[in-house]
Amino acid sequence: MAVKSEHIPKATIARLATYIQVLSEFKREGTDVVSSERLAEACSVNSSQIRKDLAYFGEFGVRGVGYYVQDLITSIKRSLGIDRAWNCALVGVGNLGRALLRHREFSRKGFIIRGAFDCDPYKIGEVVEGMEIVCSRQLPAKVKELSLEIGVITTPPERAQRAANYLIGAGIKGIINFAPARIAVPKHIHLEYVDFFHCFYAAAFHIRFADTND
Amino acid sequence: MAVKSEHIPKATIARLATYIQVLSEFKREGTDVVSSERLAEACSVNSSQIRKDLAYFGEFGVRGVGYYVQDLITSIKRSLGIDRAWNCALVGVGNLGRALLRHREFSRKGFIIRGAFDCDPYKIGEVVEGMEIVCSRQLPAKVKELSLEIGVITTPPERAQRAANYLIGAGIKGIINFAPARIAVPKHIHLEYVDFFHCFYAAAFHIRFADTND
DNA sequence: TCATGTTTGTGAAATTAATAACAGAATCCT
DNA sequence: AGGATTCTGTTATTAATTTCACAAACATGA
Repeated sequence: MAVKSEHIPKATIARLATYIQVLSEFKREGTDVVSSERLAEACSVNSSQIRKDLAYFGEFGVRGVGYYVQDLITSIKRSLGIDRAWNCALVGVGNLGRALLRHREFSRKGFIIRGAFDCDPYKIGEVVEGMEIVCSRQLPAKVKELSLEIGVITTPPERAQRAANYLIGAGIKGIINFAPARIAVPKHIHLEYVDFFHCFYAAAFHIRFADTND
Repeated sequence: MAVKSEHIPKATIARLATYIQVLSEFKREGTDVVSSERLAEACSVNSSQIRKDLAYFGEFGVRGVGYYVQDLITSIKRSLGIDRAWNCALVGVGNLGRALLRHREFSRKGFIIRGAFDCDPYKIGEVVEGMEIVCSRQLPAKVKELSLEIGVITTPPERAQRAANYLIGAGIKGIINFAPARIAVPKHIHLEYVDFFHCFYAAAFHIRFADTND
């Protein structure tokens, strides 16, 4: 049992990721035990928020003591379902796709890119970071063969929907879409959009209108 | 006057970015006028939500008609403060930094990376995508010379705080932190974290526990 | 062993955000 | 021209999330 309560807010999931990051830092510094108060300060959130977020998944702390850093990291990872590796398929080997393939952090965090797909015949056969680029048409076979569960779309926007269709047809369970385009998926497929320009927009807005909105 | 109301929810800002994306698609398709209902469907949100989000900034529609696509794009861009270019400094020219320097979309969206900084003497002087890598110590001079307003941190996590200190000391107004580390900044500096692993965590969670939470 | 001090987990209160409902403004059709 | 229809802007309602406040659990030291 990893989930104690029925519905968990999206924002809670996002914060858990932050907690892991900060807790890992504490661990590196040699801190063994931390209170919700101290963790809250480091994460810039309210301490009740932390306790409530954790309460969705179980009781991980010790009253009068706090949380054991290593145990809490383990518990949160298990709660999120990242206490094991996830096999990923990357579709679209352009600039961004190549950068992700080269990004060591993926495997370190347990997201292993096991297949790189593209529909450009000039790219097929090329080897990037030890991985041979394969034709997108082979997705169904490869997804089954390598037990791929998460699809990562890094195509140009106009080809994002087609990439999604390939992935869905191949039986993938979730899609992370880096392409700047909305895509339609059946509702049993989990879909996440990644667009770091959102952050730039937010920054531009807040800098420009800092006086009226802060 | 770009802001009509006092406080604008963070979520509204994020949605405005989505609206621009979808509206641009409508424009490419040759659609001139769109109702909040149709836009809502394409963005997977409620139509009242759209009308309310827009109401924070002004009245952009015509009753009985809808919104003129091009006008609305322009209005939202002005509302967000992205109706002009923003000069950016990139600190940390590793894998990710290089990928961002090569990413055409930045300048197309009005965020111009005008300076690339690193503290590694082996990298200084190297030219990436037509931009010479400069020593981070030169940040104060360059920020003033080139009117840089937004700092982009792409260093390894352990050097993120130092990069932030350089940027703040140099008089930057906002920071986008791609490094997987929390950093401290004075509160007049706008700070945004970018961590696309959050999306992978969320996907892993939802896929794994799809039955209980959806 | 028992009083004192911490710190969690959690129900209640406050705040914030999302949705629904509808009056007002514009168009279209007869 | 005027009634029917459409669709925005805005107020009211509902839902969700965050914060507060405190009892229960554990630790410590006399």
